[in-house]
Amino acid sequence: MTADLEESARKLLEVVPIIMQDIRSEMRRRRLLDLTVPQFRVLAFVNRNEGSSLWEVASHVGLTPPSTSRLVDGLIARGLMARNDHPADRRRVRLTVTGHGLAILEASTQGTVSYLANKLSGVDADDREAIDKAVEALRTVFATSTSVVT
Amino acid sequence: MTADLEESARKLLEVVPIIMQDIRSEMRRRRLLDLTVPQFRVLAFVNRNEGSSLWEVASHVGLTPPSTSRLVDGLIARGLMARNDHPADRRRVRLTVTGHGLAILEASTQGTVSYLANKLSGVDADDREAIDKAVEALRTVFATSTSVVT
DNA sequence: TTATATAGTTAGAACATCTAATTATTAGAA
DNA sequence: TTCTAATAATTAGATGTTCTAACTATATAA
Repeated sequence: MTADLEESARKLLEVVPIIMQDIRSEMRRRRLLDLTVPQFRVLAFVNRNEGSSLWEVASHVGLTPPSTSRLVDGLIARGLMARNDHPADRRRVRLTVTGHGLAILEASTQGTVSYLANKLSGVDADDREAIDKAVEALRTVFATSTSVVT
Repeated sequence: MTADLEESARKLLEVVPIIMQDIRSEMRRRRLLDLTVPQFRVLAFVNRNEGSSLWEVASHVGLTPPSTSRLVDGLIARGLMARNDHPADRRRVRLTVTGHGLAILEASTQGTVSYLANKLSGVDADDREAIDKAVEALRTVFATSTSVVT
């Protein structure tokens, strides 16, 4: 039983980096929008979580707060995000995505999604269903786990 | 129909980086073996493809040849890989994994696999099956695609 | 009110990756 | 055959990402 579990894990460990690399390459290929994967993830997270603190963002993307701070600096410098004071706690920061940031995020998402959708179009219905189900299951398993490395 | 495809792609795009980040964090956490994800992938690939050329490795991991060359330098300096002449084509290089490299690779794989297996143990049998099937399908879709970015 | 904890940034170092240029070798065409 | 073009790999230099450690500012609690 355990052997089977490990076999699943082994294959997952093989495939995930390949897909990730493919996504990364695709994002790099379309230079127009020019977002790295972490930048993209930060934008997407803050967009879904308006007013996030830096620490929340760092936790989600799995970077340290200083790294995240710099990354955010870059996005702010490009006008994609804004950093404001938190009304209740002045140590804290409220991060938001600007209109321009949202436009870039959506264009970037759409481009990458189209690319992936095109890949998935070569998969038969049965496997597609399995992929949807697997993605859902994997999300619940991994979603909560991401934390800052110390 | 296309909308559905895109929805699958969108969720894949959300989950894959999360899993990847989790794997990365886990590998970093166990410092003992001290392999980055690309280093790990190079070792694993060369182990499965004894005598690969640099270009083949670069294609697989999705790095440029110069980057791959440097990465390999590091692995060789640590005694994990060896670089030899190709008998037929002297421009080419024959990369191999040393005994020590194999030991490190296996220990690193085992550690990460155990970690992932542990995560997967929280998934019910039905979803586990979907994951296995999905991983298989995704591998065939993405396996051939990885190429050097230019 | 002082000590401690929390949120975030700055500073500096290490590393990874890229592009461009270089060297060596092979394959193909004149 | 000999010259040219293509291929394989590396070197050099620049850029960017991420880390750890130290610092500032604010909040909480003794």
